[in-house]
Amino acid sequence: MPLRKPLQDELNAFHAEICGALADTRRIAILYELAEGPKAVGELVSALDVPQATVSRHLKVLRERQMVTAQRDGAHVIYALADERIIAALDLLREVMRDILSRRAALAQAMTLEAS
Amino acid sequence: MPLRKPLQDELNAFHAEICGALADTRRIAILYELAEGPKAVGELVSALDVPQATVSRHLKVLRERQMVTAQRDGAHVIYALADERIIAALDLLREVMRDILSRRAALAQAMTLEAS
DNA sequence: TTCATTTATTCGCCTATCCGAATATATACA
DNA sequence: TGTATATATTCGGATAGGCGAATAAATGAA
Repeated sequence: MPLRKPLQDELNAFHAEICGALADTRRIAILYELAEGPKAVGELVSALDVPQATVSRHLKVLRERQMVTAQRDGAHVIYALADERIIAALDLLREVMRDILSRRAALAQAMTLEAS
Repeated sequence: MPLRKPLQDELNAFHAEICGALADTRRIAILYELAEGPKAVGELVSALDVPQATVSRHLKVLRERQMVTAQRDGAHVIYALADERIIAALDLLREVMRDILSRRAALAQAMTLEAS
């Protein structure tokens, strides 16, 4: 039985919010860094070579959507992935991406051949 | 061996583009509609109850990112999912979403009890 | 308390993206 | 050709989201 439409819309809106958190180059990099294990903000900053304020702002986005957890440890704050399935989903999309890229490469190849 | 950083950044940017296509309520609804099978634009319009121009614009975004395919059939254009794994990824994120929502519900519950 | 370190937030500015409305294009058929 | 149907695009305005720079807040140690 399908959901009532307004409810379905609301779920989709939340779903879009989750996806929106993934729709940024730096946040993707952060999530993959955290996939290796919990890290302090400073570690992320040096690993990604991005300004500290920028990393903090992105972490806030991920935190608000509960995709990462934050735990203070003295002067440091340790961030961790809240759910491994986020990485699983990203990996799945990376596979799709790879196929899209190889289709494009094949097309470029065909065009090159045709032109010669 | 890790990828060279600029290359990694470029991959992440593409990855973010793919995720960006998923970061919209209506596009999510469209993708789930197409998960049931190929559909013409008009069918999507009536299924989703969204203006035709809006559906077309969103389809364009999905088409450009090669997440759906379009095939003209007379006056109609039939759209289809380009890759089932897109739905798999969305489903995975929906599971994460469900857990986030239930954590929130539990928190709300706890706050209610404490207040009484 | 004062200073150093680590992290978070705020302020403009700029760009991207969404929408509704209107319009354009493509096809089928008389 | 002319008309109806199906789909796509464009325009202008509103909103969201990104960034750099500056600043604030939290903690630890002298």
